[in-house]
Amino acid sequence: MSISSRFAVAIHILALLDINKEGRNTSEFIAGSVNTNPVVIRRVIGLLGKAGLVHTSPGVGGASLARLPREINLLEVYRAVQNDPPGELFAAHDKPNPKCLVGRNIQETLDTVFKRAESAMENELAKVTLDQIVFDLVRGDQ
Amino acid sequence: MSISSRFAVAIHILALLDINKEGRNTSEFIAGSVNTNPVVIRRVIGLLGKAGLVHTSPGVGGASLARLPREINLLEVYRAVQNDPPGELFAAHDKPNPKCLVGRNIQETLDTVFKRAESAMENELAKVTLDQIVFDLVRGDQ
DNA sequence: ATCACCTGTAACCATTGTAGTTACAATTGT
DNA sequence: ACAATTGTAACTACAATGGTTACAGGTGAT
Ligand code: FES
Ligand code: FES
Repeated sequence: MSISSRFAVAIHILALLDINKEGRNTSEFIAGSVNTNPVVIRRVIGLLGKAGLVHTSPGVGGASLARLPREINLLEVYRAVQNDPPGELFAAHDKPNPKCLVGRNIQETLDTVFKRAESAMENELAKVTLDQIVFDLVRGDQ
Repeated sequence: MSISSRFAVAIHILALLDINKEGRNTSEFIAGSVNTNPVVIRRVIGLLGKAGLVHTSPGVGGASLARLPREINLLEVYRAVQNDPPGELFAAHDKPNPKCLVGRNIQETLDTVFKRAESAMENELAKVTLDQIVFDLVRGDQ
């Protein structure tokens, strides 16, 4: 299955926080932009907050970036909103038969390959920073 | 969420077909090795068959590789058993608000980044062939 | 021809992750 | 006090997954 759209939504939110940094970005306002429910936004922002990427103001309302856009890369965002722990992009089939030559060794063999593939993907995400996203976004609008 | 364990199972099956190429590899025999239900195996083998990676013998029973292990790489296996079409590893959030600067352009911007990350992962899979897997498997058993 | 064995596939189930929604306590500025 | 907003719990609907039973149809052996 696909990687959760929380990731896309998270990037959307962060980009919006940067672009609209003058305004007050309440979950309802953001929800209007993303076109979803405010609670969905608050959930994602909660994850981003735990990861130290955004600050929120309970009571007063609104969220803001906790770092410069240049210092936030997509791998951090990915990790923040991803439920599965790192190294488990590919599911292993559990309890292979230890009496079987393949079963005894497949896990370790696959682990190496899977980790390599996963890292390759993550490295690409790590290369991209939020300010590049925003730049691309604004440029695309002209 | 993780990528389906069908991928891991498929690799397991293919490795077994190569290693046990003398014997008759029925779905029941393979299921014993993988430690799952024969129907699960037949389902995966069905997908591998459609992709031209294995041959099966209805009636008589058993499956075998349709190509040399050296000529099967893991990307082909991945594609064979993956339900989601290529280019959709990352889910986009649909219907972003076109009245919003971010919403208008986020899809295209993300698409570029996501495709790059997905390709990086797939390139790693493409580098690995079945005979490398089998080699690693057998070596690990000693 | 019958028989045992196997594949291919449909049908069903339980489990899980996801996204949307309602509801509400707690927080904060006015 | 009051209005607005966050953080969270609870519930729903939905889709993918993996396991399971069942069975029609193919194939070789006797
Ligand atoms: S245990 Fe996975 S194939 Fe033998
Ligand atoms: S943030 Fe996704 S549409 Fe404005």
